[in-house]
Amino acid sequence: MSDHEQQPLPPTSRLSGDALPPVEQHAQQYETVRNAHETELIEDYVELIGDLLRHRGEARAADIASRMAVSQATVSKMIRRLNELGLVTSRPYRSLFLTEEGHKMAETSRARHDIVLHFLRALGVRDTTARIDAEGMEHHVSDETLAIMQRFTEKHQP
Amino acid sequence: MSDHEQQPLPPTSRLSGDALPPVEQHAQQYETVRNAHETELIEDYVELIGDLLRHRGEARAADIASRMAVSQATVSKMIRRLNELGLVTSRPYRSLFLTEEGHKMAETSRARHDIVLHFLRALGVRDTTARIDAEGMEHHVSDETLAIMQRFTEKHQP
DNA sequence: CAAATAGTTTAGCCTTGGCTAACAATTATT
DNA sequence: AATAATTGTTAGCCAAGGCTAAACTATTTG
Repeated sequence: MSDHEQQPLPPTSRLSGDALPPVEQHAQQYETVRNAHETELIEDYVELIGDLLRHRGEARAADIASRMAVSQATVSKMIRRLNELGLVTSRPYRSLFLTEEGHKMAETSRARHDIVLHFLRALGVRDTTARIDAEGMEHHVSDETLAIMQRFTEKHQP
Repeated sequence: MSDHEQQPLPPTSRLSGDALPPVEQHAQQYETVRNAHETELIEDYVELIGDLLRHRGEARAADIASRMAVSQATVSKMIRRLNELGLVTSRPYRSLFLTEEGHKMAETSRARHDIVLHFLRALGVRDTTARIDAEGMEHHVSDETLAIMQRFTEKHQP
């Protein structure tokens, strides 16, 4: 027998930290994180490809490899996946391009990324740190929080 | 040839979003995220075990499984890893306990988690959302940002 | 106390996302 | 044009973190 939510918490439980959330809610937190992890890498690739296309006019596998600090083989394998998912089109030794759907994903991802990054800067975080944190955080920020971050940034940085 | 940082950006690059960071910095962002992912799950387990011990007095594999929404087999395997890492002690069919080191990790993790959670609430995020976002974000927030979040929370919520 | 229920472990499978090494194709240089 | 350098692909390896099914242990209950 375990995890009887109905029994009152022992007195020690208020010494520090919040109470444990009910099991279902707690479980949902972890599930949300696991789901985010599944899409995270895909979104990172697509977002980076979008950025490269926008800033450089082309997105080569080699650029992705060096910017992600990952081997070319890894990138090659990943591109095959992105292809199968219908997010990019690729011809060997040519620049990658995003499909309609890939483009949409890149835009959404970049928008989210920008909001988090600008929010952190508005909060007072140094640029380099803000960039690192934003990269990690962006996939875990809900729309609700995102909206609040955006409002905050607008108010605190004219 | 690709990724010549020295050539001036084409005019289109200022249409939206920030400029691309230099390759080394960009690479470091992704590396930091990858490293975070490696420790993330470990920390989540250890933190949860700490919470269960604190709030319930014991931490059983079954509780962890239901709170993480994961099979008992997965938990069992993970506990073996935590054991090898010297973070928990376990005897079959008995509650888990944290080692000295595990306890330290749990505390650090919980502290970070709390700061992020309270910060989000102070920002105006609803409790349920804040909990979900905090769970995902906590492993990607640098000490610098954490400190800023804490100051913010103190100021905005006495 | 025997049987049922709950908790735990083990074995074996799968997918992801890394890697290196070897090879192929393209592009650049001499 | 030949060679060198860069870029890309493929094959095959590994660890992590899920899963189910089956077996075993402990606890609760009839």
